Amino acid sequence: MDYSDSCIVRHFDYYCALSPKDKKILAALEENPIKISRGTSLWQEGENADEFYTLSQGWAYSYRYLENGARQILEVYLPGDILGLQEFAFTDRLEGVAMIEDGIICPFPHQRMLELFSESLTLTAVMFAIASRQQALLSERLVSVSRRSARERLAHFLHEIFLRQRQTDPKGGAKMRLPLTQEQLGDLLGMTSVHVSRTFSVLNEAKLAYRNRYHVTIPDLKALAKEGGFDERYLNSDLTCFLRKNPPTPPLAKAFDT
Amino acid sequence: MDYSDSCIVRHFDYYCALSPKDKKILAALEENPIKISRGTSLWQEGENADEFYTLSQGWAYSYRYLENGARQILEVYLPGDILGLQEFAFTDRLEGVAMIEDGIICPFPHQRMLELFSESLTLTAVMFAIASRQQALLSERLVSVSRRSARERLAHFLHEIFLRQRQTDPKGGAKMRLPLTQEQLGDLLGMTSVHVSRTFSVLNEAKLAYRNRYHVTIPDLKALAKEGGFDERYLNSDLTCFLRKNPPTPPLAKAFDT
DNA sequence: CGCGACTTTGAGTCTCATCAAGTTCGGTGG
DNA sequence: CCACCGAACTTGATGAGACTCAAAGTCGCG
Repeated sequence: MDYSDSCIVRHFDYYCALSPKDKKILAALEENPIKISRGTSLWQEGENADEFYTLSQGWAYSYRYLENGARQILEVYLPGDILGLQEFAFTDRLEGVAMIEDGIICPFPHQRMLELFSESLTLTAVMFAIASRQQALLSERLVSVSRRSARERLAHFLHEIFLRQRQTDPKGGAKMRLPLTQEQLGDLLGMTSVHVSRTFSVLNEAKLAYRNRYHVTIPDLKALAKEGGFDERYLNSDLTCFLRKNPPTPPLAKAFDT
Repeated sequence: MDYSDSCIVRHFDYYCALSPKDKKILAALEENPIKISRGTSLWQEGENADEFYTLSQGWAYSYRYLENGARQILEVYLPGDILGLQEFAFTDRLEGVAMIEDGIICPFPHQRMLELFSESLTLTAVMFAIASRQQALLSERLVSVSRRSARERLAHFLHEIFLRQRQTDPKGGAKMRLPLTQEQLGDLLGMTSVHVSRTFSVLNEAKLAYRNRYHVTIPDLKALAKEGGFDERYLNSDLTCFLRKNPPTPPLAKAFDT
């Protein structure tokens, strides 16, 4: 049993070699899958926080509403991510979380995280690494929103999401799925949906990205990176300094091993 | 030996009751204090990351520079904080860190963190909680920079830093120290130093905050909170759901105990 | 076929950036 | 003790990028 059908096991395994025992512990987090449909919120700001969720299928996002009704989307989550980690140290939710599309989530209680800490040093370190990576994503978003123009911001985000999708699901091609509305993109990147539309037009004219419905084609990734001032280092987390990592095993190499 | 002179022990003890053993482990992180003067950078973006530092004295900040020369300050650190946590999962520094004023820092190697994980479940949870709180600070900053006006942003930050100082050093008074230049404030809040100056004038006229050199007087905290849309929940991390917390022990009560 | 969600386009406005000149104040050396 | 220097701050004029409001266009889906 290799649990490679489990999204979260694949995700964690990316950080370092997991023992069968570790994989079993992880897979156990996904014991209670729940179907959930697009637009549904898992929880809202202010509710009691006592569970985490693994995200098995579908995209989700976390958000905050302000007094004036404005919304800020804080993070976009892809399958394999853990939802609710940000509230580890809080009794109440600081942020709401909602589904971008239909998906499957698996709840597990906060307490379970402590059990995990006591059962496996490796998983503890990986969990910490995942939190650290999430913070890196957030920092980069802050830099974008604070210091980059609308064009740069959008270009930068498209690049980020392109790489993140490739990391968990490495199929090639210049075309990617992007199931966010322009309103959601605006709330994520700190601009209005109207300006998102205009900015896509500009990127389109500059031949940097073509959006069509919920798909984006990126003809020249290098050019897009330049436009957005993109430096991928913040996506390449790595625990090799602490723990032994999986040797890179392309599908073919694996065949030779056995 | 209660280690209460150690800033980091006080800081961690805030989260939950630490055993003497835990305190000893923590205090050991501060074995190698180093004096460091204002303006000095501990490290720069891109350098190899193999150490954390505890900040014993003085304020510090982390920052990123962009291609165009702009700087974004990501976080301000106060005594008791841990520097470099954000790079737990990375081999290289993603951000630079520099001292705002003269201070004392204590380096310890990354590997030490893993030892800590295996030595104490409580400290593991607290370390995770601290990372979680840092992310909460960052999220709130993102919301500010993205969705609040310059006035609101500055008011919000003044309130935040006021409370953070009170949490580790609970002396009363409407006056607080704020050893940041307006240029640094601008780089933190995503505006120009010129606009910081104008915004202080506005807050001044509105009788919300008076800045004088490196001190700020806040005559009416409630009014400032309203101006900045401030909700302090994101500062009140809490591990009681997992771990037993210190019962509140005002100095007098302590005397009765013994 | 037509409804609703999403997107595009246009015109006018506002917040904040930029550039530039001047002011304050603490520290330093004569 | 005073003059001066530089860092930090203030103030003014002008302009750009993004917002707001409004209306029209596109497309999937019932």
